[in-house]
Amino acid sequence: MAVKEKRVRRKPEEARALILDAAEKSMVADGPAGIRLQDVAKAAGVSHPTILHHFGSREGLVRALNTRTLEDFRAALLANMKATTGNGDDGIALSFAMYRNGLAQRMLWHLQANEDPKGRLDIFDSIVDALHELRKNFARPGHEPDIADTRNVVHMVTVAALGDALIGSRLRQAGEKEREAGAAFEKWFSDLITLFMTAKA
Amino acid sequence: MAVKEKRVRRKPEEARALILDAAEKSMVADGPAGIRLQDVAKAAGVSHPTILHHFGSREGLVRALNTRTLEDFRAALLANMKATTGNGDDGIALSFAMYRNGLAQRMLWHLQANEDPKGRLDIFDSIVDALHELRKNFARPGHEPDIADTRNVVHMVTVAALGDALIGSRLRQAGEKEREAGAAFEKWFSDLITLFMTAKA
DNA sequence: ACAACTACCTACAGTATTGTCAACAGTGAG
DNA sequence: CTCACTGTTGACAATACTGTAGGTAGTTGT
Repeated sequence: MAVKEKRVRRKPEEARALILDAAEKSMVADGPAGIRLQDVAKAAGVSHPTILHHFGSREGLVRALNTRTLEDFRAALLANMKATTGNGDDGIALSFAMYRNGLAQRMLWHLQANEDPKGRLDIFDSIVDALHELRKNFARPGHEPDIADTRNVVHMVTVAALGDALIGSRLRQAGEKEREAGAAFEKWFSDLITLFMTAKA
Repeated sequence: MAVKEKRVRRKPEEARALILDAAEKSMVADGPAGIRLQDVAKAAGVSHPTILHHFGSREGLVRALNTRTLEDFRAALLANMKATTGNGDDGIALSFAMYRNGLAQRMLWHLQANEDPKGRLDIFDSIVDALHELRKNFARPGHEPDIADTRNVVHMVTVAALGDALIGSRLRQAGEKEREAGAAFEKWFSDLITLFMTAKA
């Protein structure tokens, strides 16, 4: 017969993180509507009332999930900006990399849940500003680069990286290894932007 | 007191389409997991057993929804290719336009539901081929354009159009009118590709 | 050691959701 | 007109899901 497990008692933050990790998988796979407390509980190794204890309600869990998604997104963006030294190449690669692990899907749900469109816009504004400063350094003397171009580049990189994270692997050729084919596209994309930047410098 | 409505009797295809239209809204908003027969029934103006009569089960409804999504997607792509005369500009605009009305979200769910990655790949192969023929016509004499470039362009346009359909409006500046800002980006994007194409011709 | 605190659990209640059934009612063929 | 066919429905059954209640058991501070 089964030996009775000693009951574990975690620190609240630990338990919350454990549960959020499990819930995140449901979220990415099926969206917020697909989250079942029983399923999440089983995946996290707790009973479902424990989830309610920590998050108050199913709704509270979903809210916490979306909050963490936004935090992850901001963190990924900031890390991205810090790591980008200036040559541009790594900025593209990082933009594509940051969406891995379902962050693309999660952000989609976050945006759908929060009709309020502000808070994330200023992040993009600051990215545009930072990139524009970089462009000024590479511009030919006496030539001011167009801010609209900078904005469009950031917009393009953002939507392309998101789109690639979501469906990129489905578009690659049958025989290709995902890893290499993805990297090849990123390289090509990066070169394209370099081409554009120098042409417009 | 409420007058008793005369019971309507539709043709099967008509009823199915009516129900699918209603279910599609739930699908786009909340994903397949968010579909509730009662909700769909109310939205479609039928009782929920009617849905089961036509689709067998909830699962059957979702399958029918995904099937129709793929059909819509193929139709949109084909219409897109036919309408593209050759200058390239309209191809971009159409690529962005075809994802409107939630087709982007729906395709995402379709892909997630169908692990099988083939059937859609050949569509893209034929698009790549078609575009490559076009490129050959504009190449300088004796110069063969690189097929990898063509593939990458198609890949980029596809992921960018999808990404823009999903989150584009959230990235635009606060004051901008969605319609115009979107069109401006499409124009800029189109010019970028033209720039690249001529540089590589 | 013990007392307060609270993370955790089992059992249960109430509601929501899918699916079944039998009957009803348009529709078209003969 | 009559009848077979089937789209449609309300009522019901079975299950799934969220949330509550009350008690158990680690942990921490005194």
